[in-house]
Amino acid sequence: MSTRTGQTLRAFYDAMLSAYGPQHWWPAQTREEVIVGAILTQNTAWRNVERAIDNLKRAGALDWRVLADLPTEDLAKLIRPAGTYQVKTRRLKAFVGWFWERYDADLDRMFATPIPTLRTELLSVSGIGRETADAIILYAGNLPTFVVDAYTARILCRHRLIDESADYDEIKDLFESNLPADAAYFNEYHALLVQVGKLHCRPQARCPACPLDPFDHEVPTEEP
DNA sequence: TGCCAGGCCGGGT
DNA sequence: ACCCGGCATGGC
Repeated sequence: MSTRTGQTLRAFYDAMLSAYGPQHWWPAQTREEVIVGAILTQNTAWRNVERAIDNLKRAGALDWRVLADLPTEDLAKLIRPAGTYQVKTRRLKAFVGWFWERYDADLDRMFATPIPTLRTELLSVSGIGRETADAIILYAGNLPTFVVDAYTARILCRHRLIDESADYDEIKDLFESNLPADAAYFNEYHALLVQVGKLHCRPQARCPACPLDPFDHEVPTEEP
């Protein structure tokens, strides 16, 4: 745990936290909302997910029973602003069906499952890939699994902590093998990476050479 | 206007 | 084991 990599990763965290402060993730009120949001945000700007979530809330559909019984067309209409809505309707239905079948739609029971087992189970649901599974486990279950996303890969790559060919599980393992398994820490870490990524690591914003201290190029601004 | 967003799946090599 | 097209709305 006191590897050189671990020190570097902790230094990244400290720098990001000082610069941007706590991100208060996941932006949701309930675990149901986190799970639904995790599916809706796949390859989608969060702003659009908010509209969809808002529609679901006002329809009283953020409820596993309601969601299970809701006709596909109705669900599709509600989540349309989130984009790829037909696909996501199928994915939400797939999750809800599985959740009732496997856990009787009981969140406490689901999150009592050991992390590696739960992750494998979630990955078996069509439409739930690695990032979505990890986001559900970390942000809805408050259990220590590290969430990797496109920003994470880009940022680490630009700072030469990983090779550009590194895949999801390698990157995940880099964090989990070099940091203590702490849900609150993993939570904040991923949220900060997304914040930094949005500001400085978009695909087009070519970052010339940032090998050394990554986070000294822009500064902290108050978040609203 | 075109590119991108807190991915994932299925089919083709 | 990789690689790729499709999915689709809304913002900059």
